[in-house]
Amino acid sequence: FFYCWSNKPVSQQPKERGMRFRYECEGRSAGSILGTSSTETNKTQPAIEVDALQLKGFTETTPTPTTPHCLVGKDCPNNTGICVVTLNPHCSRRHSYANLGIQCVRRKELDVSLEKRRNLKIDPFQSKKHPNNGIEDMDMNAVRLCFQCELEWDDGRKDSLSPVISNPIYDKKATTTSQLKITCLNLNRGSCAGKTEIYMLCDKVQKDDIEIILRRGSWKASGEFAQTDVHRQIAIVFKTPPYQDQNITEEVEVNMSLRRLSDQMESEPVSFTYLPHNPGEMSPESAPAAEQPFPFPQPPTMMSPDDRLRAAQPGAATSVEMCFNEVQDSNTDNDASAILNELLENPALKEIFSDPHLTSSVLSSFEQVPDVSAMFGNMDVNFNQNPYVQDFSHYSDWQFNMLVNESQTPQTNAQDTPTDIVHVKTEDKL
DNA sequence: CCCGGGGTTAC
DNA sequence: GGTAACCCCGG
Repeated sequence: FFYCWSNKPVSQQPKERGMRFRYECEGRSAGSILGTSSTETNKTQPAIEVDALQLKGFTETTPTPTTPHCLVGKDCPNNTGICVVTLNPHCSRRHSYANLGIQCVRRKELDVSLEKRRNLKIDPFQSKKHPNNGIEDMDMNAVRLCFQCELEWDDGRKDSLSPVISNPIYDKKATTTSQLKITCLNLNRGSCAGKTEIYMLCDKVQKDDIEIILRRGSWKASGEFAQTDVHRQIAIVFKTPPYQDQNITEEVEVNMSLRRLSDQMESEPVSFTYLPHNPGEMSPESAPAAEQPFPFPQPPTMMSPDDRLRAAQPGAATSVEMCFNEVQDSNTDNDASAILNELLENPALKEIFSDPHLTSSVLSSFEQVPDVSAMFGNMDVNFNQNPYVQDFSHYSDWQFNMLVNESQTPQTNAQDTPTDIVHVKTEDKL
């Protein structure tokens, strides 16, 4: 066996959404990538840790093609597009990246940028590049951070650690991946018979990639609308589905959210109330309009901020652990894991490896996320039947992350501290 | 002046 | 009609 130091899985993942990529021409700093656990009051940054004892060759990082975009900000030398820091492991083996921004390049500068980055040797996976369907359809709206670390020992010897790739970061301005948000409904109550026409204002959506979901408990139904009912990407006119129970005697509150088909991403829910049939009411078929029509000056029907607050569900996301790098071969996973686990538990070995005299520099750059453009047609087939194929380029990011989650090994988390917990979205029905 | 974020223009 | 690229308001 051959042991070496290794990058740990990304110690704090970058926040997936909420950051806007900036063009160079915007002439300004490009903002700051936050960590997943960042909050309004307590900002955190993406971080990497060089710490765990691992078996070299045990795992392999999933190759991803490089991106033309650049990292700018603290510790990013001009025109390099990468961030370089030097750590003294005696002080800290963990590094948080503050003030890192993403500066995007224009499509027509894509080639030039890639070439430039090749010359800077920031394509750690060059040897096993994705069979990318050409750079024409390269997804410019998502990147991953790539951490590369080089250890420098006292005697001058150097070791390169396997690159580690973060979760994707999505450009906030891109409609294909942005956070979904329901801004306002003209009505938030309607008959349990359904067919209530509702005007929803929302952040930009794609008309062919959006649905409206109503839920309560295990009940779920979709709002009815056609693509033509999506107005200029920011409003949807739809009809409510009937509630599961047509015999309710009291009002029933359900959650309504937007869901993107391509990545299953959902908005925060807002509440909608189903009303029981009035005694003596006409049949729902013949009386779909117990509700008011839509004359615009009609403030009371808009949702109040209170309603929105109540509708928001802070518990919707859960914490899970994940290590992102490594793991391609499901067969050797468990064996190797067991061995590694043993090693990690062995105090003597720990001692040996816990205090090397070395400095290490961590170099961070971007990798492009696997190609998301080609995913729909065949995703079910490929994804379900063969989760361990080597070519990840056909997977969307959420599929890709699921893959990694599925095949990750628990023991790499053995020594994790709470700071290693990353938040990822959980989907009810994947 | 910085920066988040909306708006506008060009394709 | 929709995105890419750029512009600029206002806190």
